[in-house]
Amino acid sequence: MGRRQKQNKKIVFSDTEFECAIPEVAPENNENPSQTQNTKNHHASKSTKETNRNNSSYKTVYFEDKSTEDNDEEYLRENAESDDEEIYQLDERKTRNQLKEHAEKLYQIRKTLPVYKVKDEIIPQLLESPVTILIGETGSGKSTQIPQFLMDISKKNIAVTQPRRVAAMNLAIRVAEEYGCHIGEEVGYSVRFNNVTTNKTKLKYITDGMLLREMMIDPKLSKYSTIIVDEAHERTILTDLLIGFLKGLLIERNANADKPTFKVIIMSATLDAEKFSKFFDNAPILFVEGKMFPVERYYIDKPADDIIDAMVKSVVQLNQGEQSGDILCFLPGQEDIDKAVNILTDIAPELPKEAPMIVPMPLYAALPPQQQMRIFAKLKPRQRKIIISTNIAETSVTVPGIKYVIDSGLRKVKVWRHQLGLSTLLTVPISKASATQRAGRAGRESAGKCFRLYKESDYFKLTDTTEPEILRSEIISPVLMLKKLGVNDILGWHWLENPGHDSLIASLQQLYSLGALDNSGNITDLGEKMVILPVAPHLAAVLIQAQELNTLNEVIDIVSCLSVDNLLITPSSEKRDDINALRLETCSLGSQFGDLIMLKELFDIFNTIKEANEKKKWCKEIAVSYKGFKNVNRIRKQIKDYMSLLENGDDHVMYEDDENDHINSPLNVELILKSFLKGFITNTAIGMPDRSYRTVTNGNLISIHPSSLLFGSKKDAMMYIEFVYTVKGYARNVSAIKLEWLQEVAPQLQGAKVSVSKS
DNA sequence: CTCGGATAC
Repeated sequence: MGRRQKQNKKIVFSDTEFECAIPEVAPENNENPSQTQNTKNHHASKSTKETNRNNSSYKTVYFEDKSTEDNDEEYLRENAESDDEEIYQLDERKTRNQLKEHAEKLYQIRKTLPVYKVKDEIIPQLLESPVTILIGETGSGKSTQIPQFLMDISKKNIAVTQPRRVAAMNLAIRVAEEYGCHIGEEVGYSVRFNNVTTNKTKLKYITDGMLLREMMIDPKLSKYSTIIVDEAHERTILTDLLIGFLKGLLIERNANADKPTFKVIIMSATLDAEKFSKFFDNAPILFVEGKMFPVERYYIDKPADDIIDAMVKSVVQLNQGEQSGDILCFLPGQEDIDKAVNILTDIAPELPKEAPMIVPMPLYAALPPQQQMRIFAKLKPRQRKIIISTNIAETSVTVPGIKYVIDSGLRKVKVWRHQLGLSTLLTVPISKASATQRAGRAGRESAGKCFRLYKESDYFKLTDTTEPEILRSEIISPVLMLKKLGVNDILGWHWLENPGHDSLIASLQQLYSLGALDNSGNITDLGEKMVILPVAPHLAAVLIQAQELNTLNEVIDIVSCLSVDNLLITPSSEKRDDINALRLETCSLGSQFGDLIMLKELFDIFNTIKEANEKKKWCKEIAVSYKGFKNVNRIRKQIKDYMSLLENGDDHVMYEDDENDHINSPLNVELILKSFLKGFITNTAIGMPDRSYRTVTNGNLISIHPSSLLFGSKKDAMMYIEFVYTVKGYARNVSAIKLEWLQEVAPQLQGAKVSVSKS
């Protein structure tokens, strides 16, 4: 661990003091303290050179390329204002010649990039080894240029995976432009709801989830010669899983070849490089360095008791003390953010007039798209944007114009407790890698500053990297995928990160009780169907049960609603009572039977309203997301297609979409809820005489979450979709059920506190 | 009698 020499200087705030450390340029690499010593001129260096790193096999390539700058604005604008189902259409207006002309112009820029000067060095290295680990900063250009280098050489197709849809689409659009084709011709993309590829497509940007889905159908990925896994350092569950599958596939597909015919390139930020290399039998590591402007870091002297207070004070002081440039603040959650924004909005007019006028804006995923759009707005002169954000601004949304970052050093994380079958939402310190990423947000356009609301000594106590998601999540679905691909020994599989014995056993048991696995642990016909459906295994079981109970259409609608995040908007505290009353009044059955039935009722009303403007008006009144319900309709269509595929095989008839063909009245609530019990029998609780609820599985205390329509009501028994533990155990998304149903659906269930048998 | 970080099919 290299503690580097510092040139400390102090900046004094009214009652907040920051201590300054040396500028931070590239991602910190604690194994290479030497790296940060000569970083001041990084961005000026364009030449290709070898550097003496700890590992002399690292090849350093300096280059500068901003062509992969995220373009979230376009996506958000489309999402906020347009009803178009297709976000990006094939642009048929331009002729091939016009496209080539445009590409020629872009090439003038591209060929000046240092990456082009080392193209001839990189390519042989990539061709030589079946697996290469390519290290480079996000936005350095590796994601756009490397795939194009390989495109002309490669016989078969190349897939570049991304964790996020927006990134996959934007990269493909940019690369198609550089290549000089319409999107979907030689260069295309494939994400959920949007497959913009043709039989001409050689280079495809694809989400990890989509490629895994392709794998379920073609386990050998036989149409690809190269898979490039981008953003591997983010360690999402799906990326981890994919990397594990690729390891097996490399052995299988290259077994009888003298020269490897199937290649994998793992693209990552520095910190996890060794781990990837080791995982692939010491695969060579290639180092590509990007351009970042220096970011000076400051730390606070004494830790703050109240993080919101500290944030607000820092914003005010920074606004008065620093030159123009917008400020990005990181707080852990929505509640903190709303509070901070409210305080800052209140005090803004009171602040000294010499300083710029602050314009605070919140940013988090649950925020309606129109409000998220505000971060791209252009302000008047002498105004300063203060964007107060969750982790969403760390990787998913790039805010332009940021010169200053204030980092609370905290984030919220959902941790799955497989022993208890519940999740907890915790506020925890971020990792060093995450702190660096946040700081880097100030150095995208020019030199910047990052103010950390914690002590420097606390920074050194942070873990190097964020714990891989797979270690703290429910992994039922990944285990089912493994079974689908014929992996028998789940515990001994070559996991990039083994989720652990207990977690795996719990998943196997869950899959067994859902009927996805048989006594010997092999996948059943039911399991084969479940793995195809684009929903969690529990919900897949519900869908298949609903088909048997002949209430499929209704259940598809509800499951589709459950698949859309932030469909119900949490009203502000003033409006809360009115909205709740309106929802109770609007949903006559939902007010009796709970949230699942309410979703169905709301969805039906949404689809009954003809005029888009009327729909929007109604959504606003009852605090539901208009865009969300539009998405429900897309998911509904997709699930219908898959269900008919499962029923009729390959010659199934594609379902004709009609948003009004499903309003079945009256609803058979009993059949609908019994279908759900098939997947959620362990998520049930019994009402006690003292008005509390106890879970059927182990008798633990559980309360109805305040966001539920049934909050405060007393029922004999309830079923819930999710069990979260915050200040106490909460059931989210609750339905009222009858005790007899429990015994009918799970006869082995004898009484209130008797565990559901595991065997 | 109160809360929800982010992502994917």
